[in-house]
Amino acid sequence: MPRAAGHGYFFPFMSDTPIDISHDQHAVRRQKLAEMRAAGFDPFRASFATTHFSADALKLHVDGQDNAVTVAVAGRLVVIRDMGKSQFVKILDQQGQIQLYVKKDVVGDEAYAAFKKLDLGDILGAKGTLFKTKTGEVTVRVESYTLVSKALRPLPEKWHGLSDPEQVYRQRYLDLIVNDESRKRLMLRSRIVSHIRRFLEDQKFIEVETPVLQNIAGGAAARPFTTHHNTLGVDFVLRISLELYLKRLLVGGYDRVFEIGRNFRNEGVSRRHNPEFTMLEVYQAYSDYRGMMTLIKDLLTTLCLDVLGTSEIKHAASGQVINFGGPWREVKYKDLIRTETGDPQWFDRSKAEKIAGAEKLGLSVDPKWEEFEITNEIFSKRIEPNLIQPTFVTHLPKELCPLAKITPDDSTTLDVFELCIGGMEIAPAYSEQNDPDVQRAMFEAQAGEEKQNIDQDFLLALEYGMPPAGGMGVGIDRLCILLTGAESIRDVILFPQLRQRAEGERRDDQQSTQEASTALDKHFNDLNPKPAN
RNA sequence: GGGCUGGUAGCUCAAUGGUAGAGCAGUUGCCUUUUAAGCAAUUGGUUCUGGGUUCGAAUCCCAGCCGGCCCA
Repeated sequence: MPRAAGHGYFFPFMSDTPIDISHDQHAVRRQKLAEMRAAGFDPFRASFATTHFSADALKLHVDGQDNAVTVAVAGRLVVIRDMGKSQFVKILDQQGQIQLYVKKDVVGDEAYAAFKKLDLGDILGAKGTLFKTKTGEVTVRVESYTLVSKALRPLPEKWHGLSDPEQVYRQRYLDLIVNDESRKRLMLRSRIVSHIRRFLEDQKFIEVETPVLQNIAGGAAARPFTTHHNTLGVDFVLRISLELYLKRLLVGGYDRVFEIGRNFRNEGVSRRHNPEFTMLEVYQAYSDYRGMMTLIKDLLTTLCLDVLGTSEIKHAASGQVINFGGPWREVKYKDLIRTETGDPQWFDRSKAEKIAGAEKLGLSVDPKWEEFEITNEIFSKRIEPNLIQPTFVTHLPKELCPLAKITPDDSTTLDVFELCIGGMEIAPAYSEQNDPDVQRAMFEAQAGEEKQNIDQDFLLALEYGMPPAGGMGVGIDRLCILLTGAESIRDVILFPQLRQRAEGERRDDQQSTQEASTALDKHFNDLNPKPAN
């Protein structure tokens, strides 16, 4: 390999004149890779036997007993502090960072020279003993190490991390490596989902999986995605809700069921909406919407304590502290509307009067709207955003949901609640409608002209008899926004939906990788044929 | 879909119509307990893409692509 004296990486690329590639981090790393391969070293290992993750290993050190415990850890090299004949480096694994101290006279001259050629981003495994440095950081005194995966691309900057939101979402793996906050936030999501599963299983709920591909998208009002099955020759829609299949299971004798699953809605993308989002739906036979109040309150209070260690969280948008620990407010939908409009007779007013009332509150009203839609606009624009503390809004108007039971003493409302926290709807719950005739009538009233969208098979199931039940849906993404203090749904979804990048742009990237790989490797291998194994 | 706003070195950001810069990363030296390690030297640019205005464009105008915020 020709090199100019006193300089680093030069490459005789298609020419006899050496070309300086020392500025091209990708090329420099490709060349190091080629050198390793030529020397018979495989920098992409099949495995490495670790004994501990970083944080678990750090706990093993006992003060005053340096070098008493031996550990083997592995992770990505994220910090290098080179001091000549020794260096401090840090590696990152699932639990966080751990510092390694690599000393020339411990690992030996050859291994030390190789260590100096490692790059930020490389993944290595190391074995050594735990000690505490002068500055008090528990560190692994490395006795041996192995490069287990070579990184060919440089990491983003170590201090500011990755801040371009587009790159954060498109290359989430980089965000997770360099932005500690993102790593912790998204791990918290995993712990939230895990807690929910344990909590429900402890109460004898059964987790099930129901179809994503459906003939009719039922259980909610939303535009579905459509897709096509080739051999059956039929179109399917992707589910917009889990409800109707879970209720079929109530009919089938699964008395307590839940599913944590993806729903798909073919609607806008915003800070609060991703085309695919995760819902928990729970159904409990012989319970009702009041039973669901107890369930969700227990679930959320234990969840907060388990994953956050507190029952109080700061709500950034309002500056308030949300308290999950105390009693939760319960208020009727109609009372909230009467208070907000200042009109005790609101529900007796004509449509024209309701329009005038809504406009007085600064809302714009579409004249095509039904009366309940005008009222609900007041709820969602003027009331819901101010419900910061946990609030059960009960007895919503019957037009808002066809799947719940009518309130016994008020035929205009439903035995339901909507739990609002932090100005968001977190969980709606119903006393589930189990009368097949009433259910059919409510479906037909809602469907209007589109009777073909009624799920007849679901109605058939109800005719076999569904036990009375309480049911509830919990928007997992919104719950995560709330508990992690995220500003956008995109911050709690690992890979949020983004528009495809332009065709040409992607091709350029792929080409540059391929060209660099084949050209550099080929050239180097020509000069240094791989030793036969 | 509409309004506002952004895209500059691998990353984070400067450069307000007149020679495209800095920090980190990279490269080359020095340094055997560092903490954004330090010291010295140094490389690196299709300023998102395509048009236009201008003696001259990262900067102004138009169109497009991809984001962000607000609204529907």
